[in-house]
Amino acid sequence: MRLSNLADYAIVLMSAAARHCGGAGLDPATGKQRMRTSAATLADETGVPGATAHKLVHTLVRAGLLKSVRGVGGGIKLARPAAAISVADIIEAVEGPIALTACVDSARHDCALEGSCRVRPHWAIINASMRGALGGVSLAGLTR
Amino acid sequence: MRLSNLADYAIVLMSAAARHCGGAGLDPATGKQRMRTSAATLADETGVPGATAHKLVHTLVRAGLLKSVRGVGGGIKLARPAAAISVADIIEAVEGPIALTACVDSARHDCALEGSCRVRPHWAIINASMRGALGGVSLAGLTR
DNA sequence: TTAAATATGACTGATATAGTCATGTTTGAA
DNA sequence: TTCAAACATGACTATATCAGTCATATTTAA
Repeated sequence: MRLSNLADYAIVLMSAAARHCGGAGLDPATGKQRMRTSAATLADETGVPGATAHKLVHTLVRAGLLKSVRGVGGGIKLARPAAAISVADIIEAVEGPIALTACVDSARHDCALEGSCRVRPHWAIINASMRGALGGVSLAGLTR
Repeated sequence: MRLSNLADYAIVLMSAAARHCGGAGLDPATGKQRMRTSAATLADETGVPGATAHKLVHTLVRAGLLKSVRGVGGGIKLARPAAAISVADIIEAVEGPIALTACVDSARHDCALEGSCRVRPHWAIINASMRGALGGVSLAGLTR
C-alpha cells in the first residue's frame, strides 16, 4: 500500500522539473526564460541521489512524460503542461499499471488461489476508483 | 502500489468468513444457523496456507474486525455486520494506515528529503482520497 | 485430564529494492 | 577534429521485507 521509493522520488523530481519549465517557462532562480533543466540539477535541488535521479529521468522520458535532448546544451523538459500530467501518470510510469492485486493482469497467473477465488471479480471496480483518485491530482496542483 | 500477499489473503479470508456468518447467520453448506467458523476452515475453503491464515485471523481479531472464542467449540466470527466492514478496514488492519508515503506519519522521520521536500504538504489530500475510495467498498459488496 | 482451538515468537529462504559502478552514445562548440 | 557536456544502459550487490514453517504456549468445555 506504500509507494516504492523510486515512485516517490519520481514525483518529487517531476515536481521540481515543473517548477523549472512547467508554467510560464521562467526559471524562478534567474527570472529568465528557461525551457530545459538537467537530471543533475534536479538531483541537486531535491536531494535524490544523482545516479538514481538519472535512471528515473530516463524512465520518465520513455513513458512520454519528459522530453530529453542529448549533447551539449541539451537537457530535459516536461513533455506537456504540468496541468496535464497526473500523479497517476507518474506512478504508472515507474511502477506499472495501478492495481492492488496482480491477478487483474490477465497475463499473470501466479496466484495460488486463482480459480476458486471468489473475491477476484470485484477488484476491477476497486482499482478503477483508485486510479480515479490519483488521476485527479495534477502536477500543477502539487507545486501550488 | 500493490497490496502485500497478506493483505490480499486477509480480504479473501474475511470474505469467506462473511459467507459463514455475515448475513442471516445461516451456513450456506448446511442451511443451519452457524455463527462461528474456525481459522482452519477458512484456510481450507480459500486455499490460504493454514499457519498463515491463523496469523492473519489473529491480526484481524486484534484489529476488532473478528471476534474469537477460545477452547472447545470456540472459533471466530465477524465482529460486526459485513456491510459495516470496508476493504480499507481490512487493509489497515494488516498493513497499517493507508498512506502512499511514510512521511505522512509524524512519528517517522527517515526520509532523506524531509525538510526541503516541496511535495510533502500535498500528500494528505491524496491519501484521504485513496482511503475514501477503499472505504466505500464493503465486505458485503464483495460477496454479492 | 484431554482435546479443540486460539496465541505468539523465533527462524529462514526467497524476492524485490535501490543504489553504485562502469561504460557507451550523441552532439555542439572550440 | 577534438573535446567535454549531457543523456543511455547494463551489470552487480547490499539490504530489507515478506511470507511461510516450526515449535510451543494458553484457554476452556466436555
